[in-house]
Amino acid sequence: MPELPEVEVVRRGLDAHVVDKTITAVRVHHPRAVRRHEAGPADLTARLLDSRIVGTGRRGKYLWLTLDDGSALVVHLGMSGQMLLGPLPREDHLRIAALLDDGTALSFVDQRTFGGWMLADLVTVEGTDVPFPVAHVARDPLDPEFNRDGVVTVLRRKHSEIKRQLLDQTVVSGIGNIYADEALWRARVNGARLASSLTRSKLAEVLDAAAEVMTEALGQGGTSFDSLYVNVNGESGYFERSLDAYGREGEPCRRCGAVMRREKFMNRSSFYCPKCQPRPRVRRG
DNA sequence: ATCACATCCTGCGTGC
DNA sequence: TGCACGCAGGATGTGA
Repeated sequence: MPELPEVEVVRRGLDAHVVDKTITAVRVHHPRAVRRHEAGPADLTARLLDSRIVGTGRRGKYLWLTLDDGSALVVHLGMSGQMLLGPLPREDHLRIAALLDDGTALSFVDQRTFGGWMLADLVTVEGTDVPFPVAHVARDPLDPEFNRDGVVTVLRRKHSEIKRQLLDQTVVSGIGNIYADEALWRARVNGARLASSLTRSKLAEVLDAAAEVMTEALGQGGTSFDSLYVNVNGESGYFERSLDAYGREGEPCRRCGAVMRREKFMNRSSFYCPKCQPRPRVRRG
């Protein structure tokens, strides 16, 4: 499931291979993959044709290719999206294909079709240029201008559980269900705690832990749990072996040995150590 | 305004 | 054997 580290791995791969290439043909194979491009598939293909890719960018789980006309091709991988470079893949789930002037194909393959491509103009938000559809997304913990203490202030102000806020991309971006559980485990905080009940230093610890675990994952090429996530070179990540919380129900906590639990939260699974990360006494106090 | 939840989608694993 | 169902979850739209 691509979260920030996986998306960054894809961006780096694209940056190394597609910058200065020109798009010579585009075909949309599934309209759902371009549903966020409101002008429609024909507009997207027409505008991409003969565009030169001049750079890449990312914020949170969004990545984009900047084009020579000043616009950006925004990509969200959703749950299962892949950006593949090479020969045109013979794939049931090929959604969009672009040919580049060096003869390679840049393909978007996405089994569950939660992801997609769209074209958008850049806008300046707090001194940084991002595509319009990304303007509402907060800076991520690996952004050099990430303001950790500012995020702590936002977290404490809201009447909402800490995990819910970690997953809110308008508060802090790039964190999904897996890295949220990992960060909370490292900081010894139960995700059901109201953020307003935690000290500023504890919240800072949670955010630092999120940055750490994502940096480590990035160093190892991103996390992958099945064959759905493959990086730009078609290589799976392997960080899953390093996970301390996610997916470890019934296994001993690597810190204290207590049996790890799994609980439903926000219609998702949350994994935590009942001893290191005790549940709040009063729920939704 | 703020918060919470259903919804989208497909493949896989499980149980009857 | 085959079918039905639950589960995975990022982002968004809607309802409270």
